[in-house]
Amino acid sequence: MARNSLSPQISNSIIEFVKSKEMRKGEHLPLQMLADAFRVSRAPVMSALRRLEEEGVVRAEANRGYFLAVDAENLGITSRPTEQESGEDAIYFKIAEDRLAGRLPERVSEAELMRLYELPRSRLLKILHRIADEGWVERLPGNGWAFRQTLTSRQSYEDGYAFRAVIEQQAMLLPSFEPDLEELQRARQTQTALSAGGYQTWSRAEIFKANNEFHEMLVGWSKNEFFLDAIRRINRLRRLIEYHITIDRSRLPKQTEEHLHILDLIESGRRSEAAAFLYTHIMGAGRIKAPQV
Amino acid sequence: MARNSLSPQISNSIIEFVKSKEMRKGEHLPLQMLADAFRVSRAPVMSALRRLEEEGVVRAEANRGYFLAVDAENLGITSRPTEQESGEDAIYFKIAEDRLAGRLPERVSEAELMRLYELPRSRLLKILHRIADEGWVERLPGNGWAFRQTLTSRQSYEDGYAFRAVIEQQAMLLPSFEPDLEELQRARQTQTALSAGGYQTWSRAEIFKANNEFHEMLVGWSKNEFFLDAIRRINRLRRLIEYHITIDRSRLPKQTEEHLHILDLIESGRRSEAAAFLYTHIMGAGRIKAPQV
DNA sequence: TTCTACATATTATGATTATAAAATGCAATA
DNA sequence: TATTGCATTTTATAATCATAATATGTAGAA
Repeated sequence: MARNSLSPQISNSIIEFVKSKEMRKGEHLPLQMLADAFRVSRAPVMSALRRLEEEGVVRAEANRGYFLAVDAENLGITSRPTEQESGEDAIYFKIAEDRLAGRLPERVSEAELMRLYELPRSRLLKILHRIADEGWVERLPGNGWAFRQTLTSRQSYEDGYAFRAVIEQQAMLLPSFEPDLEELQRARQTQTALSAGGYQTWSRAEIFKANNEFHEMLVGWSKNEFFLDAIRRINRLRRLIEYHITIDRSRLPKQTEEHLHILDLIESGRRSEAAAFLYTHIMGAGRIKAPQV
Repeated sequence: MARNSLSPQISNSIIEFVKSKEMRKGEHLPLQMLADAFRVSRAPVMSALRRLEEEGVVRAEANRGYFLAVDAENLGITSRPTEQESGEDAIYFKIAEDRLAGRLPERVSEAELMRLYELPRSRLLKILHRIADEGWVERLPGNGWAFRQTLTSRQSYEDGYAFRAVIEQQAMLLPSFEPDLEELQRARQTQTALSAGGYQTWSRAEIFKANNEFHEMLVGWSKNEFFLDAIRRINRLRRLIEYHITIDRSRLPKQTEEHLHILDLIESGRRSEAAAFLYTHIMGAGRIKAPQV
């Protein structure tokens, strides 16, 4: 049997791409450009476009290529989850849940996991390596893998918040820190939308994503990839743990208000104040939202 | 063909183990205790002990097990590099070198790497995943892997130092920070030995290891695994980059002197002073040792 | 010239299998 | 009662192969 095709994912990527570029009906979509954007060869882009043509998103012209058939903004939510990535993610979450619920022992062999989740070894290993990168499982010297405490202990949870608070605050104090004003405006819009009622209607995943993006944006402005990497890594963990905590939506107005305050401080050049405020902002969140373990 | 045996590595681990415990001739070495210590089953420990018996390091008694045949301190450098780990490490370094020298292109397929380094896929993937974890290579969505700038850019190098400086300083300022006085004394001894001439005779690897252990010890005292993880991760990278830089041994006396100063400050409870000094210590090292790229 | 469209080469996956190693249950022994 | 030493079960590796995917060279159209 062969591997799963990339093209469904590429289809989604193309839709996201034209949306983010706000492209209009009739614009040309050169193969190579798309291939470069997604870091693949022209082949999977080609088959993705063929599929999109069937769906009427793009229009093909012989020997001239593909052209957007509608304005990007009118595309709606044409992107569906692909079985590939949803499958992989689903198992990732399943493992996390099973571990948190104690259904998985501290040590398991690869063979056991292959049986449990009905995966071929290569697919399983891909997931396990991702988890290992996030730091909550590790390969044993002999057979099998061992889960670490990271996920289950209350202490780790609080340590994570302390870490985030330090990293983000200090990133902001680096000499290389420089806000991207355009991004800042966009973030302000998002936070305002959230504050103006969005916190009641948005899905948990959307709220969580918006929050993560806000913080990663701030750290990104430090221009130091090590700080950004560290934050990304811990955010992936956070997503996992907090995924199953019911969001206390009553806290969101305060949170977005604080986010907006941080943006204000940055924009008016009061960087050290912003950094200090950011620190307390994060530590406050960690203290309240911590799960009982 | 089957996998490589663990037991050569276990042999080395046993020797390290008895040395670190300063065990004396005749002490018993229970199988299960060793197995637990190394996180493996009794099987590979058993075969390691059999091997060590042939070499006269331990003595076997029928149905009673194995006993140390000499005082641990008299063992000398009985541990040789095992073909397994030296092989894996060697290829890891080779890849790094080849990349730094431009012999490897930014993108390579797995098949290409398998041919180049004559590795089966599983072995290669293990190495690639380790490298990916260190952040200087990543899997492409289609075929192949892409090297990132981390290794080659001067900017990354300096960013790394800024990151280390922040993490270590802040770790020391955490409320949970508490020095282990016994470790502290051992570190003082090491640094004193280094200062008393060791910096001229020790190998580069030994000096580098001592330095890393010093810093990881400090961060470990924060009791926050996220800080420690971050430092470990970046130290692995550092090892790689600085491995090929000739150590400026004339700087070592100053370095060890500063290390001792930090220990003094910690011991006398002047933590924030120690943290501040640590910060400048690291930033100073980064400024001077940076390689030309 | 740029780019597509097709043909061809190359690649990664997954299934299968042999084999040596690791893990483990348990009787025998100190 | 704890621990060894053996026997048995289970596991991970590596090699091979079929297959469907990705990558790429190139003629020819725009």
